[in-house]
Amino acid sequence: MQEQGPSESELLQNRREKLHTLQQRGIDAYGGRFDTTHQPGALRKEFAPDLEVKIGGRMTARRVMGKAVFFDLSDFTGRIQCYVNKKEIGDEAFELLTDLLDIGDWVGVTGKTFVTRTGEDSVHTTTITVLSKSLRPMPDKFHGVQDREIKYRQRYLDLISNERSRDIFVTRSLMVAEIRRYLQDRGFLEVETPMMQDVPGGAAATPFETFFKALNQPMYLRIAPELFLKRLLVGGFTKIFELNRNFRNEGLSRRHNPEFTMLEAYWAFSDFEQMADLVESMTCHLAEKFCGGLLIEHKDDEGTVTRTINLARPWKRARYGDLIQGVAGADWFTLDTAAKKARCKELHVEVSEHMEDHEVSQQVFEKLVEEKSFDPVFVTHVRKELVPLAKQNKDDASVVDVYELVINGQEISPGYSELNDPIVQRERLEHQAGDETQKMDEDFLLALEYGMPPAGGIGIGIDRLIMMLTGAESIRDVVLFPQLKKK
RNA sequence: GGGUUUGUAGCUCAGUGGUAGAGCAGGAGACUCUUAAUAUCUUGGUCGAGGGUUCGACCCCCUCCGAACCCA
Repeated sequence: MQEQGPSESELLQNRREKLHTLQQRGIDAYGGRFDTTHQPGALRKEFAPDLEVKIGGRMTARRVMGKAVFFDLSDFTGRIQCYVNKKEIGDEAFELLTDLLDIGDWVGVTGKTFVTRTGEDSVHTTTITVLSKSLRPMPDKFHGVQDREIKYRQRYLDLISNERSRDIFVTRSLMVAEIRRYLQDRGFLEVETPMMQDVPGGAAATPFETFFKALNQPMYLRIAPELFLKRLLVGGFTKIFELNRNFRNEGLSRRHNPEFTMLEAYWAFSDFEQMADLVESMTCHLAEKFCGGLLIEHKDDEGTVTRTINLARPWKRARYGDLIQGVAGADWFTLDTAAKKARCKELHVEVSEHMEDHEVSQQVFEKLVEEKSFDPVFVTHVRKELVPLAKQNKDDASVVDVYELVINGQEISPGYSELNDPIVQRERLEHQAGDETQKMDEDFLLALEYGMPPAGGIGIGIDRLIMMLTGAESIRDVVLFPQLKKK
């Protein structure tokens, strides 16, 4: 990461020499507290002329024109232009700006707001304070960092130079805050449960293993908080949520990061249908508040709309079996496994020989339904073997009372009528299907025996939700520091 | 794990089997309303790493290290 060709050290040397000159003149190049009145972008939003202001930011552009200089100060809120006139500010400060500061340095200014002749809201600068000298050259001022590897490994350079990236992460933060507020306003209590667990339960996934020396025992990073949140239902915490990281020791892809953010919420005396309503209304609330409405446009780099997601309510609800029959034929479920696999070949769905019957159906679902569903659809009546922690349907014992919400071609949220019968729960965990095996957590089953109220529960994959709402193509574009292989 | 693409100046990108190019950034000096400021001059490279083929390799071949996309 630190290859220094001769030319780079020349660039570095330049900046170090300027730093040296600053220090010789008794100027602190790494200043301290600087009480600002505004943030750069915020000042621009609430701009009024003739305000005395004090702002700090990174100098991201400088246009020197003889005895006048324009420069931009930026931070995550945006940028504001500053104007300096040599006669007004004095030779020393002018020279500081033109000869000793570089693009990339953190700078504080005081001055009075005004509008330039060309109509740009600006700060007529009267003093300049060095806040931090940057010793490295900035990325291309126009294109920003394009190299994916640099964007992810040195995210700060991406954030400095790409407004689009900055916007996504600001929006993500605001959305997460809004989700918390939305749930709190409806009586949900935010809780924190263990991320280090001795039985990694609540989902079917490979955990990360670690070791706790003091207790001389292995521990696992959680793959889901579910079983602890249910213990809290037993404890009388009847409306709760947790919004934090889960860890799954599986592959990296455009839609998978080993640590990802999950919202789980539980609502006693509710059911999966009411939880579906909650997710639907909350998602629409976010879209209306941050995306300008319920039509979400995804664009490519040229700004051409590549996909439009329509979140208009009510969202479609459809049975798992019906959706599969819709793409694979009405007779699909009358076929034996071999015939199903033959049908898959016709449909250009790849299946492997060792797949069990329900896995073949699931494959058809993923390839022909899930990946092609962009507008929201709640998939209901899912086979019970796939979902051991949900209540069985009263009319059809082979399915469970759950939804799987698909938007943007991805599963974004499951919701259950939570299974609260301790005896049935034990049986269901003992008779799980195929790979979807969850660990038996005796302590959880013990808690259930004390009585868990009937409840609706949801999970929402926050990263995928943010992708859907911001139009990000990859999970790496909504996770600040995605996992990459060590270089 | 497999396939495809990819790695060239600090950044954004060209490039040809015959000793490496542009724009921006950087340096010099000019310029008092610019905004991808402008115009002039200019520094800067182990072409991801290591092997091989060749009189000669950034280019062709092999191995390795990253990254992106697709598949498992």
